[in-house]
Amino acid sequence: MLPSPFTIGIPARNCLPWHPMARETLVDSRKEILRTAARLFQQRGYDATSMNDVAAALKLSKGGLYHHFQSKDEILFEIMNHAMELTQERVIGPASTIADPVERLRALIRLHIEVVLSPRDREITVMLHENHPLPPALRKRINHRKKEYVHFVESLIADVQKEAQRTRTAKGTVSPRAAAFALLGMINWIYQWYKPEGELQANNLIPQFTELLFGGILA
Amino acid sequence: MLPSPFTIGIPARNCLPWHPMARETLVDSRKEILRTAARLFQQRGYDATSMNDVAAALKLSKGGLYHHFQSKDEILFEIMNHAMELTQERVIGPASTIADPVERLRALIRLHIEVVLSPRDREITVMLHENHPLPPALRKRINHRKKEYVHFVESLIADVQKEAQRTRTAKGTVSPRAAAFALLGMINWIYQWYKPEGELQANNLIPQFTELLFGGILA
DNA sequence: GGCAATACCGACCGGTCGGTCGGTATCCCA
DNA sequence: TGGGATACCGACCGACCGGTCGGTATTGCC
Repeated sequence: MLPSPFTIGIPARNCLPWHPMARETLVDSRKEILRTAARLFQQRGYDATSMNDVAAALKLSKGGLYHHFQSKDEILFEIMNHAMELTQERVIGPASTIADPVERLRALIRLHIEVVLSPRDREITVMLHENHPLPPALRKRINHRKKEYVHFVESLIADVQKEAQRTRTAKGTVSPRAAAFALLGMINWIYQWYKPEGELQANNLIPQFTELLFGGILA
Repeated sequence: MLPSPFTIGIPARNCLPWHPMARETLVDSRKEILRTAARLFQQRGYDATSMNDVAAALKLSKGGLYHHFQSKDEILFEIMNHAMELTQERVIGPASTIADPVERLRALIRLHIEVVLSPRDREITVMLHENHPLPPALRKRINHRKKEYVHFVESLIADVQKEAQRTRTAKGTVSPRAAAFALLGMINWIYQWYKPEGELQANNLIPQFTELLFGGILA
């Protein structure tokens, strides 16, 4: 991961002799703040959540909060960055280890849905919803990683279509790019309607969306 | 359409002898304000757009703007309400006139994509993105209309599957509800990535998404 | 114990927000 | 020509925003 523009700018801390304990608690505090902030941002929206709200939820004063982060933007950026790392290590990584393209795509769909629905990882939903508030320079970095993910999905779909055309007599006329956007759309939109107590739950959703996509790209 | 809670509350205007000219210009002013506000809300986000911004874009003072609307919330609600009316008359209405289920669903997909991509109708994108800021009572009314639309799509998909099972030997194992959410997701997500100058344009997108969905629900 | 560095508080700042209000120019109809 | 409604302005309000800062406990190392 590239160094964040914020952690670069942070005081002289990084250059001083290393104090293991202090460093760990600092990192832990930052992580906990990010978790709480992500929860609030997802519930009330980024703009509607004040730094006071975040501080209060952590039983902290606003000044104390600013000891750990330089700005509200930094918090949002770190949340989104963390969300991209989560997709990397929980979706792309595990899926990449599977050799068979069909099973790889099946795994990707399942893992991606699980990450979006995971009640622990609010960062993902924040990243999906709050792109306006980020300053352009930071938004570019996030968008760059998003595009990489789209390309990954696109080429994966292309692999599946190629293999299907080789082994079976499948046509597969839908372009991988359109199919990738469609797949990401149907998954990334879930947070807009999903209710855990609803009739359509994760264990139904995953096979249904999987079947729908495979039917679509191999038709 | 039910009367808005805002137009009910507006002064004595409605109860007085009718002045056709005045009434028309009033309605026109409101429409023009809503159009401009929707454009700004879509570009910068609702929270990040101030009433001053809206007024300035209309070459109006903030006080002048508040002559036409009682609150920022009212403007957002009317935008979303208008968006739902647009979907009613430009998607549901035209699609409903088609007898054959397959052609009806094809039309719905095409019309819905066209509405989402229409550069004129920013209201749709605002409605898709800005649900947090609305006060709960108003949000409920919008969500109710959204759910009606989901049910419409769901039963339309069910019709197509039934007909396909009757005439051909199609399985159609994906549940209409999951397929409806998938379809709405892939279409409603378009605004997040679509660039008019991009390689994937509306005239490509419509047949590709159509084929993908039909392949999925009839597989 | 002494000494940094850390963690945190709470008062405070300039600015902007949504919204109000008294006044005025304009227009339509009688 | 007068009068009432409409359209609009611009100064203004209290609240709250993101962010700062000087000061103070607390902590871990020598």
